[in-house]
Amino acid sequence: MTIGKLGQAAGVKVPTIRYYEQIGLLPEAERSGGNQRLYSRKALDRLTFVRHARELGFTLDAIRDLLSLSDHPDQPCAAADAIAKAQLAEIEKRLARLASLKVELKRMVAQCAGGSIADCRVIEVLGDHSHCSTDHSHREGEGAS
Amino acid sequence: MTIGKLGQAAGVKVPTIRYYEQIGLLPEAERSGGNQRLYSRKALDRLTFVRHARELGFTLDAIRDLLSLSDHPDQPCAAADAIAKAQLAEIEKRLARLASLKVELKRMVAQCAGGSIADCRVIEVLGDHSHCSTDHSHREGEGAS
DNA sequence: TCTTGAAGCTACAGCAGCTAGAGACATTAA
DNA sequence: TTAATGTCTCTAGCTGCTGTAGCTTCAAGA
Repeated sequence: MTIGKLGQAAGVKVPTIRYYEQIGLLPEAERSGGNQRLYSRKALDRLTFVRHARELGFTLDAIRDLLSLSDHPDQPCAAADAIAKAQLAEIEKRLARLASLKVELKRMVAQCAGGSIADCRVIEVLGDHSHCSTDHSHREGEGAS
Repeated sequence: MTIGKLGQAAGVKVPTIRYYEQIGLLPEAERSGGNQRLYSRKALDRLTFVRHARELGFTLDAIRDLLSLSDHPDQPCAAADAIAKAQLAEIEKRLARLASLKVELKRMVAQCAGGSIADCRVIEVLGDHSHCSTDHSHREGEGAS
């Protein structure tokens, strides 16, 4: 299949596929007589994997690791496991943050109920530290509590 | 206060503050005799607002809008409200996606319980379309190259 | 068979949102 | 006074794409 079909099938844009090849995330594709890239089902699987991993929030580097692991399947999977666990922790952090931020945004919307900006708290809510869930303790050297 | 103190107080790195000034997100700071930036409490509030808004997932453009609204507080706050609502919707989408992806990652970790990569499903889980929430239709059975 | 229009090619520029480095000047504590 | 630290400007780099220009190839219709 050509690059356009591959992109449609995997849900990835064509320039992105070429970019992935360029940075070595995908192997160099075979070419047709007219120099066009040709892909196999296997390539589709790999690209689909990449897309899903990106959606999971893996960096391209982590994905590269994962792919190289899958290319050598006779190793213990501790490494893949470690990568996945790290990502899981990362995602749980993000989830918690997003959840609390959603509460703040809802408050913002609720407090901005038709008045003028002078009356509404949108700006203050975001300037206020009291709803600050993340622990940015304002001084680098200081340990987190 | 100088830029370093401001950065510490707001939880924002010094080059980032200068960057924000450069792109017009923060007003140009007053300077000391020695040409160093000096900030007021008001500037700290503004920067804190920016940091929180960034954490909420607002783009710098959205933040710019919000700030310009807050600079003209005699307007109705419908615009701020609209921005906040749009962000809220965006955040709820992200939350939903992250939540379902967390489930997948947990499955990945669970299925990779000490075997070798050949036995574990980390790779397959991410290549599998059956948990695919997004609607990228793709046809099966298109010939491999 | 010819033609046309979509899809492909390479190469490069640009985007957001920072971050890091070089080399010079300012401030501050001892 | 001197040394350390902080700040200055400027420039370049980073990730992960996305878009453009100017060309070639391919598939389908007349």
